[in-house]
Amino acid sequence: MDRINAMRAFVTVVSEGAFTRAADRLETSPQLVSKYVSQLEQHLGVRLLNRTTRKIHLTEAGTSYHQRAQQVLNDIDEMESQIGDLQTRAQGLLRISAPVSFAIRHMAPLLSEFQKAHPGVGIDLQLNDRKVDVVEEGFDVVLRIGHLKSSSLIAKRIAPVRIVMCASPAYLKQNGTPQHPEDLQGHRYLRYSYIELDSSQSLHRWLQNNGQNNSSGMTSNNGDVLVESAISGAGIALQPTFISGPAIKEGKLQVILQEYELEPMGLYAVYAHRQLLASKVRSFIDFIDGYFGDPPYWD
Amino acid sequence: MDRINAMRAFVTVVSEGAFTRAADRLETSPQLVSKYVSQLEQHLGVRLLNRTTRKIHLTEAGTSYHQRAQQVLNDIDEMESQIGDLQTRAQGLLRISAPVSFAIRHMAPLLSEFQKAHPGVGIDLQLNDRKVDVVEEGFDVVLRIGHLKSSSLIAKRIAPVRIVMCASPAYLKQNGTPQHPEDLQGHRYLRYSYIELDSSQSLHRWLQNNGQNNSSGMTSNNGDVLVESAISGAGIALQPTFISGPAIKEGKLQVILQEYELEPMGLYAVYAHRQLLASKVRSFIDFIDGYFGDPPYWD
DNA sequence: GGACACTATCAACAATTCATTGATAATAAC
DNA sequence: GTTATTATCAATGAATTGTTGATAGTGTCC
Repeated sequence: MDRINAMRAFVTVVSEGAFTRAADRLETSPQLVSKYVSQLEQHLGVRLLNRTTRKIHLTEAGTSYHQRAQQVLNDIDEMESQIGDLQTRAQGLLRISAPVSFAIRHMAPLLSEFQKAHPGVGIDLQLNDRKVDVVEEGFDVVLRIGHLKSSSLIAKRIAPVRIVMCASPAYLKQNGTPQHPEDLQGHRYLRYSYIELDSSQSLHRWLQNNGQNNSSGMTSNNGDVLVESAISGAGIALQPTFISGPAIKEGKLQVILQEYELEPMGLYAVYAHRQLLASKVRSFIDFIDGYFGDPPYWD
Repeated sequence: MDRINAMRAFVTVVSEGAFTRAADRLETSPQLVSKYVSQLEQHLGVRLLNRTTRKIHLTEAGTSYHQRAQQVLNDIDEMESQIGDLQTRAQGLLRISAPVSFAIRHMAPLLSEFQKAHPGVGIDLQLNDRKVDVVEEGFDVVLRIGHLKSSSLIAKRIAPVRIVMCASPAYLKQNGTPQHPEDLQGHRYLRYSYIELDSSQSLHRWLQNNGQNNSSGMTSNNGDVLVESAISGAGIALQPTFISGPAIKEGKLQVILQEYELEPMGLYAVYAHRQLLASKVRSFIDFIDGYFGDPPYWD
């Protein structure tokens, strides 16, 4: 027996004063209402209503139960409609994790526009380059760069991420422009600590051999620093175009070994479930998807 | 789906932090708990928990729902246990209707003893000789004298009620003692307005003919008055022995036409239902049943 | 006062839902 | 890399649900 329905039936019978009218209002048959009330009485072990075929009268137990049951039903209704509101109008706090360099350069206008479109949504943006656990750390969405291995999570590809090698024209003039990965030998490499590379690619093979023990170059876990260093002639950086793009456009950096370019990675929005998504999350996913254009505006 | 069970499952999962432990505590299978929570989510249209195989995390909607759901469950539990108490310990207000003359003479000690045995029960005793509607007027028990025709109500026979004709020895000396119903002709009849008589009886036939238009005697709707009148020699009264008994024992009244005595009626306790009786009612019925003895102490 | 309409409930059936079992994918610990 | 644990899925038989038609009680209207 669904006690909530039974309670609702009982309360309706009391307020309507008759089983038939209660059944009308609940859009069921009088038989069912009668059965519900009987079952409720059986469950409680007390008669709630004294009834003839014409009149209904509450017993003492019924009176006491009625009040409280009505309160409980109100609470439930309110509770559910509140959940419903939370669902239809996007609202609440949206907790996002994003890669540091990407967020610094490209998240601010997006979030500002998103909040203009969804005033009820507050945003908590956490910048992080390490691997973040969506559920464990309570994020609604995690933006991540790389090739995603399958898991129980949903990963929606938001934008392609091209990783290019580049250096300042001055540096290349002084040290020569590599035409082949093997020419990289002896160059100063500006290494990014967290980069995930697909080992099937030739560019990677060199990096594995020479990049790892990068005695002559520098290493950082922040791409901006590396790109800025490259711009000032510190060496060769392997960084995504969403960082190096403007500098390349302005001629401050020059792309090298373009024909050996790494297979494009992606910017992914990772979230927990496809179904029953809170609408703040769904709205955000919809919003960010396509926001950067294809190809993205930084390329 | 029983939403209450589903809510309980959800709340337990949250408080236990795992489906398996929740299942243990609820004494069901983890599968069922999982299903309940899923159904609840489906019903609400929101994800309540983000879950991997290892960790559980509340969503925002889940957090909001959890609090309120717990409150609702507490309310329900409290409500039901209160009803249960009301049921096991007899308590509450017991509303009784009883015939005027009977109640005046015989109810006081009974009620006093009953309340001593059941301190939690308050009593509202309404004296009334008209036909009272148990459910309509909200009585728990109606004591009624007569032959009960079947209805949806339960009528438990509490004691036999003998109706006897009697008059004072002085009256009989002066007017003669009737030996046969036909001898009643010409006597002064002290008529009771509400008496219900079975028309198959010879005594009744006379009353129908002679009693109805009772020009020479008197009529009252109160048996005590009639009996007192009979004692003081006003005529012949047809009244139950629970009124006339003591006067008869003391010789103030003399029974006549004993061989034509009306078939004994009964004192009935009428109540609405046999099952799911509030225990204050059941206790009272049990208490009054047998209280007057068989034959009753007034005979 | 008797036919009538209305009401609550009962009984029985078909459709649905339920709880259980075993299997599976994902994850953490060893 | 293997094992153990966890949540969920899938399939099955069992229990429950809501429906239908029937029945008894109860006012009402001529």
